[in-house]
Amino acid sequence: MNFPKRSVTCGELRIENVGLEVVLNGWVATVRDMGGLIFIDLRDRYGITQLVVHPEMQPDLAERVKELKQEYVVWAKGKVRERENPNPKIPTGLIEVHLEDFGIINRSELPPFEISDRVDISEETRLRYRYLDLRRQSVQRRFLIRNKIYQIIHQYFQELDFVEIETSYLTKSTPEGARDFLVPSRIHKGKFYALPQSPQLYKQILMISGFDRYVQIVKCFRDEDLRSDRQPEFTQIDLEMSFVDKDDVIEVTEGLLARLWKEVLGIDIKTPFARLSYDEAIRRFGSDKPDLRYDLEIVTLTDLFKGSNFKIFEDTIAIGGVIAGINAKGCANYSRKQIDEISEIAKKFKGKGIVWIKRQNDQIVSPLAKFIPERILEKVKEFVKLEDGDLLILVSDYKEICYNVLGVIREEIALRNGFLQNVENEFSFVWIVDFPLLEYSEEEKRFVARHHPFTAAMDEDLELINSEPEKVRAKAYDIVVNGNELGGGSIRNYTIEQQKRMFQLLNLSESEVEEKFGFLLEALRYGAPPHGGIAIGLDRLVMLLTGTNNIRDVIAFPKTTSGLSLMDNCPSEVTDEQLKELGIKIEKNE
RNA sequence: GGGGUCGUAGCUCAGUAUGGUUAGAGCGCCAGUCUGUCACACUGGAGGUCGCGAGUUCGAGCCUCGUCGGCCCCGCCA
Repeated sequence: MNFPKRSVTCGELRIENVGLEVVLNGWVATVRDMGGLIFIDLRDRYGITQLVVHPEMQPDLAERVKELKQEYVVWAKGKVRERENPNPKIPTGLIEVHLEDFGIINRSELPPFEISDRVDISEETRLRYRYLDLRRQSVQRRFLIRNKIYQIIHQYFQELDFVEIETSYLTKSTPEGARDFLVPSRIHKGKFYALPQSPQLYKQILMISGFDRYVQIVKCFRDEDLRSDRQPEFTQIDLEMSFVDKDDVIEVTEGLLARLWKEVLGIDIKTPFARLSYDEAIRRFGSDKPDLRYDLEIVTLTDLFKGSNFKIFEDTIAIGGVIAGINAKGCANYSRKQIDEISEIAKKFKGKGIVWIKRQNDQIVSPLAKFIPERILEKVKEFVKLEDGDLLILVSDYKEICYNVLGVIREEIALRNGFLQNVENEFSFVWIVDFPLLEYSEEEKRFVARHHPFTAAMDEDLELINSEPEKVRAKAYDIVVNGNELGGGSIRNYTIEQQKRMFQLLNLSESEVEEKFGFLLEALRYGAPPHGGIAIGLDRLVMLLTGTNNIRDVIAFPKTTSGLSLMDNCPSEVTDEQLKELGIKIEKNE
């Protein structure tokens, strides 16, 4: 179908264009028929332009306009005029287009919801009709910012001599880590490709090939349960560099983030970012991704409570556990109910609950008072600087549980006390470094890699590697923003000896290593340079830069929390012919 | 794998505590009136598988069981 093509978009006409003859293409947003005067709002992704028809002077045109309905696609020809009554709310509000002719390019059924930012629509309906949801300005805005972020990333890395290389999406399934999405091979029946959880090994091999500085904006796939910030397919900014140490990777990353914040938000962020060791992050904030926009630090009080004769504390000390607390400033007036709610949080995270000490009217009040000598409570009061009106929340448990519970309580108190109000443009960047190389898996009864099995150990800890492997720290680093893990990386093992030793620590058999990682070990024999890198979560980056905490807001066609796509109804069944070709039989339940 | 919560008109919700006549509201929609609207206004009207399936009951939107789906969380996510 032929139609007059637009000479301008619906967002660009201004007062200086008055008198101009224009053609617009767009969607009908609203028709306001006043009887003797008809207004039509025409919308495209650039904005809204008001068209006017005067039925008295243009009776035929007015008759045809009555046919227009919401979301019809039209062309409209007319002359730009200054408005009698300007609308200061929109950029084109000083002008309107006096309609001379128009045509319907395509009709639309009545949409299930109004294409507008004013209405409140359930996410289920939005995802079912995602094409209409994506027509809304507030939704489009995030994708336009996402686009801008792509451009900045490409430009930044180009300036630094990085090479963009696409790695494979049909890859080898490896053990360790998340579940793989599998793709059956038709040519090799019974064999499977896996969609990559990350291009980790490919980028390391590119270093061995001499590409020196690699970057890729790449999709990654993990077949695990979804969350408000987790999708089965997501995008990473994946980079790797040769002849570098930790500081080089950190510097490149900080430069990227500083530029993004400057160009997208106009915010100058200070580099270099603060760094916290993993151990310190846990002890002071109860998390390896602490939100440092507020203080509210955890204090460890195990030593002070030694000899308290309070059974729960004595038991904790006996098993090598920890007693620690948070001084919730000004919270002494918390009600029984509020304290119970916090105790429930502790239980949800495997804690036994909380005890508390508060200072009110200069009296120390606590359920512990009848068990624990006053001199000890006085010492605790001094140590945590408990002032009048303060509430000290205590947790006593195994070290991991204790700090984890307090970390969650810390966030809860911050939320309840409004520490996170009016912080839209506050960003706190911190590097968490010196992670443990390994952690013990109760389930598998062996050590597993905390980061991944290609991460190098810290040189100064190498002597512990056989005697106390759990104490060995890794050359790994995570970038954390406002309590969100934005990305993580490490310096890798680049000698075959290093890498083999790591596999031994993980208790992987020689044959298993050969089968799964033989190609890597082989490549490491041929002159692998020292190298390391990082992967930054692009979706989370866009979330931060667009101010949403829902990852589905920044992915055009996301899955629901049960992994379904409501628009196109996938996953779906396939034909018997397709299955037969792949040599696959489906076992039906029951 | 587990826990919580929700599902009623095209959309967003009330009604469920204590089962009881014909299931309501706002927005949207349809028709009409209106010359400066821009969340137009006003008058009138249409619109329901109370997610689905069983059960209890004289009677179920409401109670019970199952099931499907949305959201949030725990586990999981090298």
